[in-house]
Amino acid sequence: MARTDPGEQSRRRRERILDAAFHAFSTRGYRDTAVDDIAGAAETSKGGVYFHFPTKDAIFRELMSTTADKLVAKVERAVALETEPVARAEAALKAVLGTFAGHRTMARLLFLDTVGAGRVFQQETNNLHDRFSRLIQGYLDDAVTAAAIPPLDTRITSIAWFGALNELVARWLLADQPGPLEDAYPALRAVLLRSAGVPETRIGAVPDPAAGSLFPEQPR
Amino acid sequence: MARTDPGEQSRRRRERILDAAFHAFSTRGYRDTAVDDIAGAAETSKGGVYFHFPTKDAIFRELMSTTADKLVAKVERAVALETEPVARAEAALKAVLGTFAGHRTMARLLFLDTVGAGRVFQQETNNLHDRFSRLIQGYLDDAVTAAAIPPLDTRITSIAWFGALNELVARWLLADQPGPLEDAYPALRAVLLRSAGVPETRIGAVPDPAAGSLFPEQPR
DNA sequence: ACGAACCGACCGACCGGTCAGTCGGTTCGC
DNA sequence: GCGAACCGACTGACCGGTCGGTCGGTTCGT
Repeated sequence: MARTDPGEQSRRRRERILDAAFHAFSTRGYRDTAVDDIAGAAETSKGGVYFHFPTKDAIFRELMSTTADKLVAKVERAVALETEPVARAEAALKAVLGTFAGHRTMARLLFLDTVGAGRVFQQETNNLHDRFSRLIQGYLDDAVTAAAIPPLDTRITSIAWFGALNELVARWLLADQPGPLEDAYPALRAVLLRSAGVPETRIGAVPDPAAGSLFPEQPR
Repeated sequence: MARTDPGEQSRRRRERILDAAFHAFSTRGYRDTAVDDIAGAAETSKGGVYFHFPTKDAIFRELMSTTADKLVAKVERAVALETEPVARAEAALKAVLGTFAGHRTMARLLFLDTVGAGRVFQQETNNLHDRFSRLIQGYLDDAVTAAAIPPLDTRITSIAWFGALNELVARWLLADQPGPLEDAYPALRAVLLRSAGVPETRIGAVPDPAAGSLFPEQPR
């Protein structure tokens, strides 16, 4: 056996291409990223890229799904630490915001870039959104079962939750000089919990979160 | 005087191009629509298109802004008919859902297509979202002032509202065989009003809306 | 009343550039 | 010396924007 097992070098190169593509896609978007750009950033050539991947799409798809996997795993790990339904929801929310706050690029890829692609990818995006909103729906259903919240339309509510989260992250990504994403947590938490009918006493907390430092007012 | 005043013909042609572009952009997306496609659909030529518009961008921008104008105007008209803050919010929500329900293409252009464009348009989208969420924020602020809802972070809440609405419409647009969009109104209304702290008594209404006909469960 | 001059609207061939994907050839590890 | 890994010139398709030119109508000079 060699010091580096066969294909190890190759695997590493493949990873470098993936990393380069991730960075390129999440900063310039899918369509504005040329395969040559990826090759250059990965210090290889176009031919090298096409040795490891059949098409440009394939690279994108792989990135999307593995990135989503990582995020879902992170959320599930955080949720598993709690038992009480509302606390689980809070943990999930915190995990997502925390992850995005630390990895802006990940957020870009999952929530903005997706969109810069074409017809084909709308399906991909759709699946991603569906996946997340069903994850949320599951937690909401549990909460209803546990009588932590009143019975409600968990489908619509989960879509609303995901949409709210998505929009918040998107605005943070596009803001000129965004504050820390976590600053939005208390307010978002309150909004979402209230929307699901969590009793006001359980929400508690102050309504005023130092008045919107996340999106500082900017004069027109 | 001629029967048709001069320029009238020209104006009509310009309108045809705009219509064709609207349809093309909202079905195939910005990048997948060639100027030749627009010209063809408008029964003119590429040169004809470029006589009326300086660039492809310009067509898109004009469509975006006039479409948004129409929607905002419709909302404001609906809102003006009510005086009580919560009723105003309900009217706005109903107006938006109703409009989209009747004009899927409009929804596509404003909420999905936007996104199929490039770097430049992200700014455009950003402005659009900002415009709508500030519209919402205004109503929320009024409601707080009128003490119809407790004081809360209206910025975050308005973003959440817009995001929820946006996501719901997007899912409806992308669903294989969507039910009527209005079916989601009761549930969405309840979720949003609750999220803003509207008292449960004011929301009233049944929690069960014939169990999600909007997104019928489909087997994998 | 009539042709010359003019003009706005429109046409479509063409240019310049981009880019995904291909392929014949080279290098390197074993 | 053999095959996996890699290189980069090249192909073919696409597309936004340009431009010389056409044509039906209106105006003007006489």
